[in-house]
Amino acid sequence: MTSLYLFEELAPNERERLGDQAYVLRGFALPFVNELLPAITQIASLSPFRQMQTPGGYTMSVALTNCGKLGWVTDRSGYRYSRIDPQHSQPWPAMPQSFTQLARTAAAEAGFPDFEPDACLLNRYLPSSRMSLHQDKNERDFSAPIVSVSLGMTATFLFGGHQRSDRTAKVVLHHGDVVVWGGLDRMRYHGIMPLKGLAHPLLGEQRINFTFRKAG
DNA sequence: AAGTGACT
DNA sequence: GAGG
Repeated sequence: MTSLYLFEELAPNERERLGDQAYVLRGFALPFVNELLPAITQIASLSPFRQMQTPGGYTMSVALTNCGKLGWVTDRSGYRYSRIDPQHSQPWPAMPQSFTQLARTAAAEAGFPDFEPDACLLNRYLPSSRMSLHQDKNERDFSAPIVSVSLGMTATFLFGGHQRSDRTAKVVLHHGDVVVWGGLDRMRYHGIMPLKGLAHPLLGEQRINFTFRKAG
């Protein structure tokens, strides 16, 4: 007999609260996956995933690219948004309609109607790739939320407070999960533990994350 | 430190 | 040695 627990675990679009204005939308991106995957390939063909340098001179373990009007970049001189991909001095690929649609509906579902992202950072994690605790604070205004989409391998997301030293909650994110945080929770520290575990049936030994922002 | 390694 |  099917347990209630199992049913709840598999229920689509379950909303899990992480804070006053922060949610995990379980499986919210699943209906979009068939459009998202070819779009990722297209974006990467124009602006390939690459590992960037931090201001401290280290190479990030995560490889990134961007789509949309603005792209997040980092090098020895700092973090910033740029209209131009520094790798070939051309604009970033346009944001596909399926991306915008996913971001807007997820934001609305979490209580942020009329989200208009102008930037989408795509991060590619391979086994052992991590993202240490940080705040998203290079955007021009912080009134818009952050929408973060997980595809591929399962990862452990860390969601902290407004000081780096605040204790963090560990949230396991699966293929198709979407995290949205804004308002009071907009500046919370967050990160990803080193990637480990089983390969994903569709994407193999990697996790792709999109993060939508209103940057400009 | 959008890193690491040291440390618990 | 694993883990936060």
